[in-house]
Amino acid sequence: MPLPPLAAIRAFEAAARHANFTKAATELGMTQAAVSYQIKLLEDVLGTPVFLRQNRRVTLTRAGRRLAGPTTEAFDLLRDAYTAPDDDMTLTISTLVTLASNWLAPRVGRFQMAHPQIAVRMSTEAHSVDFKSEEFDVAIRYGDGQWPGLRAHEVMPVAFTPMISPTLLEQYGPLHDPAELMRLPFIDPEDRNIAFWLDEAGISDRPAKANAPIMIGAQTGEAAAAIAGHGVAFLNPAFFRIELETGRLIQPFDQVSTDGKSYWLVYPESRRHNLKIVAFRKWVLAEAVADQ
Amino acid sequence: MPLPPLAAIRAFEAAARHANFTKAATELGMTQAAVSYQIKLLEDVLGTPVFLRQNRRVTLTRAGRRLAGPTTEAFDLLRDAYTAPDDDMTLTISTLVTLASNWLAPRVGRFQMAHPQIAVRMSTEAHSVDFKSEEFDVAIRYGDGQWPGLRAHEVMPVAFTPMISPTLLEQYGPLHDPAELMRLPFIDPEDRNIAFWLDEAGISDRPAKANAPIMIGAQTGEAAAAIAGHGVAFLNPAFFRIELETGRLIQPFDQVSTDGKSYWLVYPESRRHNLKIVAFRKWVLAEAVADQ
DNA sequence: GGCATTGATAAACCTAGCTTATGAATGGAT
DNA sequence: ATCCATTCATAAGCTAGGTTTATCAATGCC
Repeated sequence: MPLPPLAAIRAFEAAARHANFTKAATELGMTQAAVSYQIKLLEDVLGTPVFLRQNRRVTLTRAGRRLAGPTTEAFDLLRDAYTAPDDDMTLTISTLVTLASNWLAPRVGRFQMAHPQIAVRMSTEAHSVDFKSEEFDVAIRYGDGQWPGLRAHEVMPVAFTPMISPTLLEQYGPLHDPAELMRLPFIDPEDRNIAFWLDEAGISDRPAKANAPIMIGAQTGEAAAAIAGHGVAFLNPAFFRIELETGRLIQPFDQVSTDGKSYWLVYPESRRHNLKIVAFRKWVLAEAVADQ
Repeated sequence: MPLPPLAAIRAFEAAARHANFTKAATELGMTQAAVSYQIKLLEDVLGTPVFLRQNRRVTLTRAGRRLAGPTTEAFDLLRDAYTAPDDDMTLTISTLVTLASNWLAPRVGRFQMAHPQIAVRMSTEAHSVDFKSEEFDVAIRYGDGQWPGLRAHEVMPVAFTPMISPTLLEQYGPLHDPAELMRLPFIDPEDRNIAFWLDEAGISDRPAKANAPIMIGAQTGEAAAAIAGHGVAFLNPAFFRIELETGRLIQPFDQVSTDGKSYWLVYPESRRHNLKIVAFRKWVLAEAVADQ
């Protein structure tokens, strides 16, 4: 046995509460005629009147009284549930491991300081998160910023420049010309970014590197290897500011190259007004700007 | 802050319960596309997804889980309230005093025997009850059966025939011809029904009765006066079967006249399928037939 | 006695919400 | 491995449900 039309039930609920069709209509943002119609419809469906029409006033019948209680209770539940502010103040971020460990993680504490009510849950994902099937508020992606259905904000370009340890620099003598770099071992010779940098530096003579890659993919690992003096790592200077400032890593050349791609903050277009997301977006972009 | 569209909430409730849009659609008697549309609409309104779309299955998001509980609870309340059998098993009858006291009251016990779950509340009203402003299930009315919006079943014609006590008959000698009736005192000479009977009997010579009416209107009172031997009362033989059978009243002539009107069982057209009303209608009409 | 207010009703209109049709993805059976 | 069944998404198009507008009847109130 199906429920009567919900519009009729809603009209009844308001009318019962006010004992007045006109006031109910005002509350519901419709006309008195519409309420009258809906109540009549409900009575037709139920097969029994729910209101007695007395002079300029309406009174619940017994059947009406029986229904009014549970109905109002039900709508109270719905109103409570659907009008409650979004109290889920957990911001879930899907990040790329490199950006997360070298840039975001050290800074995210400041975001929490600024927004103490927002808890942050960071998750580093190997694959590109699909907002439709996984529950993330925002993600950091690598690419060109074109993802249909998603809004993307550029956080920073994917940049890199050779870095070595002071020990290694001492060992191979001062580097004045980028070409001299080729004498040094590369930590991950197969790193595709290297070509971008060498191209931009105008180095065409590229003898194959003998050494097997020490670390693949994880920039943090490459950095550690570089610090240990194992060779040249092509790293994002924005990620290793501290190491550069403390001298644990040395950036021999000013030239910083990119592969044309960037890191992007992305989230579903439809959630662009979500408070948590707005707050995080503003914070991230400000951090990125301040970083340059 | 208004609720999201109720259709969307309902679709969500079913979908959340089944964790499956197709099953929800089946339950709601609509297509899967409609459920999909409503869920999407809800998510648009809320500004947050309520389901994660995973391969061939859907899962509630945190927001969805937060809403699903209260929503199902609310709909359970509504379903309980609106699909509960009409447990108001009190049949409220508005009757005319004459029919009530002389015919209905003595018989209504049998109705209750036949329908033990139905309580009967009879009320004798001076005015014709308005179903729109007063809470009655059925009424007995006097008239021609034409009341807009009401369904009317003829219970019995308004019939009358002269009745006297045995004492009075003895006193005035045997009555062979209706014209002889005019010698007797009439208990209520102003009773408008008398003319109908006399017309039908072909009596045109009608000397004015000297006696003031003893009782007006209440047939029971007239009957009591007649039994006491105070004169002729024009009464409905159906109402005084016992008195006639026991000889306390005598019906001198077979002729029974009517004023062209009847007693009718009436109730709102819209409630013609109500269980209580159907039961009572069947019973009353069967009683009336058995009575003839 | 006139006015303000309430609910009922008829007519006309419009869009919310449905169906139909189709596609994409994939889990499971053979 | 392949095919099929099943799931949800989406676009297009239609229809009736629900709304507004306009008006009436009734009556409580000043």
